Amino acid sequence: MTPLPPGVGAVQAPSVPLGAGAEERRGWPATEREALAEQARLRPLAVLDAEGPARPRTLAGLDVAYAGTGGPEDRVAGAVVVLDAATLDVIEEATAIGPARFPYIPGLFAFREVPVLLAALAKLTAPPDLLLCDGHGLAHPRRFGLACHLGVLTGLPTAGVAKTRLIGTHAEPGPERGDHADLVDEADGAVLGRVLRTQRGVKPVYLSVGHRVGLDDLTRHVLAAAPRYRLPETTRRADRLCRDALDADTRNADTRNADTEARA
DNA sequence: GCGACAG
DNA sequence: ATCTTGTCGC
Repeated sequence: MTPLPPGVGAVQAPSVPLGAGAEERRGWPATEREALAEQARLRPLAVLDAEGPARPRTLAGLDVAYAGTGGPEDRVAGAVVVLDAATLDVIEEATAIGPARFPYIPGLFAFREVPVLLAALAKLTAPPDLLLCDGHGLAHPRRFGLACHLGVLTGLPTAGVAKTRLIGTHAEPGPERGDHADLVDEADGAVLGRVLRTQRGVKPVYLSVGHRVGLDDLTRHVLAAAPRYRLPETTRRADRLCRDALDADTRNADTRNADTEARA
């Protein structure tokens, strides 16, 4: 099974203690309908009405890079970078590589990225105070995006920081850094998240709650983590790291093939 | 039926 | 996400 990281699993009990075992017995979802069923099973376990964390000591950025073009057999590299929330200095990094276990389907994004991200998280020596995922949390067709999924499986506070919209409508945020607008579900008027301008004159980013976090606190932390660029340092560092990990893995594979070729 | 559609 | 050259701007 996928052992949760020393800190990630031990310090904070996962919200779904039997989940890992169940998945092991039943296998990772292989079809869209199975994935939808799994989402429905985990959805009620997400804590969406929390506040905080008020003063996280660390912020973690998570991201993945792919080798293929979206198929179920692509190689996937995941990375997690833990930063000091106050200085944004890197405290710890971890990566993991594996085959994609699911095709890319909008709304079922987590089934493609979660395995490798959990593997990377398991390598950390301590649980981060807040996980910032590349994608959405609540701002999802069934209110259970990647951030929610990762939050439920790890028990850690999580949130989504996406570069583009998946669902919801919103007014154009003001032009200044910090200006924001609600991301709303037209159907019922529910606030799904927040569209935040992190720098003057750049496209806004989409924030949404994942698990055990508040939107106001999240907004503060993301703004603090993005002192210079559009994307927070958590996302930028993780993006760089997983890409490097994928490239390194590709070079190793090429080298092995070349050796085999030479020996033949 | 016609778009929209995280990464 | 990934495939890709040059190009406009600080």
